Amino acid sequence: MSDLLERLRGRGWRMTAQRRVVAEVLDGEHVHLTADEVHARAVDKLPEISRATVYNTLGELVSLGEVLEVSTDRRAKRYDPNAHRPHQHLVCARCGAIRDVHPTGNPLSALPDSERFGFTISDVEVTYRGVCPNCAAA
Amino acid sequence: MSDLLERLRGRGWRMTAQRRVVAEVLDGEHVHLTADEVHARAVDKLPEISRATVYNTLGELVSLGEVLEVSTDRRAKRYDPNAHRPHQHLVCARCGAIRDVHPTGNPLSALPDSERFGFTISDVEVTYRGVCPNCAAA
DNA sequence: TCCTACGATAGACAATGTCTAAGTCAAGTA
DNA sequence: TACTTGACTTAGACATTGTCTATCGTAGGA
Ligand SMILES: [Mn+2]
Ligand SMILES: [Mn+2]
Ligand SMILES: [Zn+2]
Ligand SMILES: [Zn+2]
Repeated sequence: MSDLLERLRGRGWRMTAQRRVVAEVLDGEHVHLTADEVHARAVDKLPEISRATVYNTLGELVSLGEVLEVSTDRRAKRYDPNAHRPHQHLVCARCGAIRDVHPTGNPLSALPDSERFGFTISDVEVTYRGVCPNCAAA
Repeated sequence: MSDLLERLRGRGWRMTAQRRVVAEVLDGEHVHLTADEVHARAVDKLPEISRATVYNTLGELVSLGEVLEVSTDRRAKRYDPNAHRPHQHLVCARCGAIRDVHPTGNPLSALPDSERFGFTISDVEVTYRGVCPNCAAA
């Protein structure tokens, strides 16, 4: 993620303090923050950053393929900087914890032609739901 | 779906015109309506029915396991009366059309123990995305 | 027929996200 | 370095979807 800023500059991005801070917040493993969580952490580093800018920047990062949108529930979208290694998500139904997981095989191959109804399929999203060890213990 | 009302009466439901109308609207194949779409169709049959009642009734039907909630996009939830035959969804990225599909095998078996991180997994949701034949032709 | 608890209603409220108009500034140019 | 300009940021209005509350109505039993 640290070379992200370089890549963005190469794509003609004007480099601002706001964009730098949003990129910093999204750095790390298993990060799946909502826009408002990103905003809250960004404010710690740059108090005057606005909500609109966080939304705008996240949207641009998604368009550029640097960040993925994840919708594991009907609440806020989450933003996933792990855009380069394909994966699926495992979600705790009690506490909402999210883990990246890597199923075997290609989930697309489970859908036979007779079940494709002439669609040209380009993507599959899989969400596993259950109870995490923490919540099971409590 | 026509014996739904009988089942509900058996569960102690007070039978009202509003509940009957909501159940009627949800009858059919490949029905994936939003709450407001259900409301609009219900109003055709019972003009004074309120939005709150439609939301309440849909929520109850979901609790009873008679209807499933489907979230194929970040817009409104959709309500699926096909709750008795397990299936997944195939969604057109252009027009939003939704088809029920039946993948082969159990999607859970694609997730090895080493990728379960101690979770007790109870459910998997799979959404296939692509372009439907109509949109591809246009 | 009467009672009453359960259901229906209107509208306020909440959460999330989008849009607009006006002000600010990054970065290219001289 | 100073100037210029269009891209960027901002505050807040607005939109959509859904929930909650207080009040009214009625299904169904006594
Ligand atoms: Mn992830
Ligand atoms: Mn369905
Ligand atoms: Zn948990
Ligand atoms: Zn289509």
